[in-house]
Amino acid sequence: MDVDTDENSNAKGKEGQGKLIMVILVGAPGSGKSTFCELVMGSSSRPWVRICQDTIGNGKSGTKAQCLKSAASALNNGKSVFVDRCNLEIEQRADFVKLGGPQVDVHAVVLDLPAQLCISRSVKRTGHEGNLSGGKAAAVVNKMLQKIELPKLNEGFTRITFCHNETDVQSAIDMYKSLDLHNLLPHGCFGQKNPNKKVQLGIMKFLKKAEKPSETRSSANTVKDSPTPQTTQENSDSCDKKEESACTMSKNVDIESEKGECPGIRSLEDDISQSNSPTLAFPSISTSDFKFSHEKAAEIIVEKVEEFVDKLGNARLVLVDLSRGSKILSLAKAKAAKKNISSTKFFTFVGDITKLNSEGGLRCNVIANAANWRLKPGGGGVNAAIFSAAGPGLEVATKQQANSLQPGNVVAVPLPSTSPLFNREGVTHVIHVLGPNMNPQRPNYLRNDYDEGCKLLRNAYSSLFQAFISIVEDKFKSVKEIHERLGSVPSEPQKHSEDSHHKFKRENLQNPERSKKWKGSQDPTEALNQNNNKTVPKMSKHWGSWAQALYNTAMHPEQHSDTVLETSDDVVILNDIYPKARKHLLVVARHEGLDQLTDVCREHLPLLRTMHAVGLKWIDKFFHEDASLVFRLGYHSAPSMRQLHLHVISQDFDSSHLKNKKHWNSFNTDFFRDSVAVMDEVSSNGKASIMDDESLMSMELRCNRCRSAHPNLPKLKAHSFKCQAPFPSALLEGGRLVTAPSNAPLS
DNA sequence: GTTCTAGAAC
DNA sequence: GTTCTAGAAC
Repeated sequence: MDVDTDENSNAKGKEGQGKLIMVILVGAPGSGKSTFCELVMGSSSRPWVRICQDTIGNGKSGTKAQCLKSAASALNNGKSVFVDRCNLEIEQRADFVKLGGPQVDVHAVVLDLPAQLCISRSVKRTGHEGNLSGGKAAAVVNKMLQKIELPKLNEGFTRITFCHNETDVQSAIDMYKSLDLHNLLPHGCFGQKNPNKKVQLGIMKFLKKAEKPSETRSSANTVKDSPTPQTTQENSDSCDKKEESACTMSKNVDIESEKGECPGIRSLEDDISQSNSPTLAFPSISTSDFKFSHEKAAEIIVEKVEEFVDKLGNARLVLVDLSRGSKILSLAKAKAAKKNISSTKFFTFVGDITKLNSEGGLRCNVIANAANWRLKPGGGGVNAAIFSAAGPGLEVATKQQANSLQPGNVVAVPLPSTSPLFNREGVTHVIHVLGPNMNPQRPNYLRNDYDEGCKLLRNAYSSLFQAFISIVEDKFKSVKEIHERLGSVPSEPQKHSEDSHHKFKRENLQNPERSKKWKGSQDPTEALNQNNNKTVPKMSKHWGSWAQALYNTAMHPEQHSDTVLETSDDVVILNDIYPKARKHLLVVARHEGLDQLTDVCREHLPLLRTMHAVGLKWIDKFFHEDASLVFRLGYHSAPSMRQLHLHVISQDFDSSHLKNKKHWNSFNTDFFRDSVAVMDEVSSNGKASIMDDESLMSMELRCNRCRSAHPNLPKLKAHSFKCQAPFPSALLEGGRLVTAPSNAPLS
């Protein structure tokens, strides 16, 4: 037979009375289509048939006609069908879609995984030839992906599921696995990027149902109905185990282990479900990676809770920890009970702080993050989890508030409405907290100085709780009132997410000293300057000592004659000391206060033109040495080095200093702003647009000429060295690329 | 074992 | 920005 049939299907035969499903997989080679089918068919009670064009021809390459015939016949026999071929174009899918009808739901599952992942899998699969290079597989995958037409419902699909990463794929597999003969999936488009993330929410909600189709969640015991985060992760590949974990859920609620020890707390179960109360969920600060004494930390937590408990109104504080046997939770609980702190105001909870609502039924509008001083993602623990769950928007929003944080301080960040944490969990704010550090391996090590440590931890919790109360209070105050108190008038309609900014402004006016807590080490006045008040200087980024080299050179070129190639009143020109290509110059502006592109406004247009012209002059010089060079001039959206500088860089990227993805992507994604475009924008809008989303730096590596994707930098460089494809048309337009006069047209 | 990436420190 | 390096990926 030319099709794979799963074992269960034979036994059930045609008896299924429910509707059939035909899933048309859409994805490049290596995207995991066959694996998807195998995993679903391996443990599905619905009879499936997989129709694969690669194997249908019994050794020879199969045809679409063969696949169509087999699909029709399988459906006739009462089997649901996977169409396992690339199906990247509408035309390729159309004939299969036609097999649908009143008895057959036609679904698409789009495996839109990163090209480089598909490439590396394809290479592996054909690896026996030894020298089938990544480049060759890349060429195949890239060629196919260039033609992709993402499926739409109007092609005739009743449901489309988009998967962009392994997690999405696993979710979709679990979803299809869970289908028996009679249940079906909701119709519609799920998981598509761009339109907005609410579609994703649809998937998340459905997944919950699919896991436990027979259960309905009542608001009174939501906590008991949800699986524990731990067991969900461990058993994500098995529906049966998930059901099991759901049954053991009651252990998840920390209060459960309190039976008998703390009778007063029994009323908590009801309270937890009161989702209307503003709630701050916070991890224990400093006790994990910063190795702060649990005993002392618990003491401080409860002391600060007690101090703030009367100011909470109907709001609640929840200490969260991932592990059930958490020492800090039991310590804090015991101490709170001793002080008779109401369990409706403060309680502990075991769960993943990024999934409290979806998996624990605990709705928290504000969560605290145990941040690092750089306010950056990563590093593991709560910080990594929160940044990851919140998506790149959190980092961008955080940057708008502060660039770093001092121990004992916090910074409150409104979450963008596009963040999955906002959509799925109902979190409106993340408050970053930096606690004292007792770990010699981490920055700001306190050498066991617990006097200082306790002081900082008290500050941290005071600031945290105060920031939370400010956010809650803000909800009940009109923006207008706040502005009246500020003595300013809102210049544009206010969004909810901006509320807290204004609150902080007000707090700062009342108590400037406290602003240190909001803004880390930054000058309190900077916090005031952040928003719409254009009359005061805007907040500037903090530049590390290593980032001052260009600034120093620009201010005192005479002291750097060894590196400076040319000086004028407006600019200095120097070779980049770590050139990322054969020719790589920097044209540095000499204006004080012009740190980077975001500081540029219309008054700087003449300077920008001068910088560009000087760049062109030097390019012309280089053409006398090598007329085959091609140049691009532009600015980094968010430079690492202080002082506005224009990169003049040859497009060979042939340099031993170009070592990592960030290097490549900083010159080959939208992060790089072409000088000509910058001048146009400043001329017409008065400012240049910047693209400094972190995700640009981690984008897949693509050739700057043929746009092919490559699994890693060395492979890209090897390819780039020989790629002679013409440059993309977008670069050829508007003078973005500069070639020697004799060398045109480009090739 | 080697290659490569990515985070911490500066 | 780079260097160093742990550990992931191959």
